[in-house]
Amino acid sequence: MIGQDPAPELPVAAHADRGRPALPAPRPDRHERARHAQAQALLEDYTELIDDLIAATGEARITDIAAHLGVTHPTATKAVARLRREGLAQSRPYRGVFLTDSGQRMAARARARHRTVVDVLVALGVPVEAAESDAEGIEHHVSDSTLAAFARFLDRRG
Amino acid sequence: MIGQDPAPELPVAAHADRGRPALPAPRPDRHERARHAQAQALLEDYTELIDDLIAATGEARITDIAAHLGVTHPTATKAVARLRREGLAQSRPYRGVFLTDSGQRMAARARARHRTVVDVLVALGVPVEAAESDAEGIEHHVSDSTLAAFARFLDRRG
DNA sequence: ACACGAGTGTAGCCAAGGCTACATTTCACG
DNA sequence: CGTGAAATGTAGCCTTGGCTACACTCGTGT
Repeated sequence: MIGQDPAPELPVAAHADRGRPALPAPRPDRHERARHAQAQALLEDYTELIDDLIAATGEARITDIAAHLGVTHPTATKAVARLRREGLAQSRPYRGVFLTDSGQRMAARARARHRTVVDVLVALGVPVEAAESDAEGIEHHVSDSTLAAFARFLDRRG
Repeated sequence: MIGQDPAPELPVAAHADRGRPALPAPRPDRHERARHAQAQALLEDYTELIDDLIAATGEARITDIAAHLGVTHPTATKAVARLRREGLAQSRPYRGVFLTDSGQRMAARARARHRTVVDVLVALGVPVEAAESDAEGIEHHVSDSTLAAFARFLDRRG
């Protein structure tokens, strides 16, 4: 600490030279949250996709997973290994991938979030194709608070 | 190519068992775009912050950069090395970091995008703190098309 | 019934982006 | 004007998530 600052919540550069814009206080937590969300993103993408594949075709095969996500099959295999480690999926060699209860819950949440984000973007006038594409990245950074606001907004609009 | 498919744009599982939901066609490009955006995110975060620091205090020091982004200083040093490699920043040992023209353009675009995203979120009813926090992750996945729609929406609202 | 092609697994490489530990340089202050 | 604390640089490690190359299984079709 640096003595008794009379207004400790002031921006860091409140005393900066006149004419210079004030620098916002450091908010490292915001970036840390974003990094954490990004680390979760892969899990959400895979669980959601696996759930879709099982619903549509009865099984989730490594090759199909890889094709949908635009990665090679060893990458998909490695990711499934991580899903297993985290208790989200089960699999036996050459027998496809299945979700645990926990994995299915994650998939359901991810899908709901995705749909809401797409709907909001479209409601704001974003072309559908761009909305779907951007949502793929955006959805992982939408907090519960923001998601709730989105839902209220869509509701309000009918 | 695989022969003359009479309806090549049909969803992959259009012939799936009745009662099963149709699986959307694979869209690997969407995920590839999201991954690419994520790879750009670090550059945007750093250029924007460095620009802010220089505007507010006249210089961008490694320690301040690290503090604002919530990383240790060697991590910030390594990132600045990457900025230099990509022609976005210049720096000399112990002398702070500065942006090239290219870096300043990236910073300007990043800041504008950030502001627009926050404004839209707030307009939709997201609490300011959550809006700022989520925007940190969302902004990197907002395409030009979506950004334009956001701007029109804000404009329309006055 | 088996051979071969498609699907899957495995090994090992790479780059990115975190970290800790330690070395070096600056510069403000006594 | 010298020195010690703070700032910066550097080395080296770890994990993640890509990739290619190669080995193995499965099951389909003749």
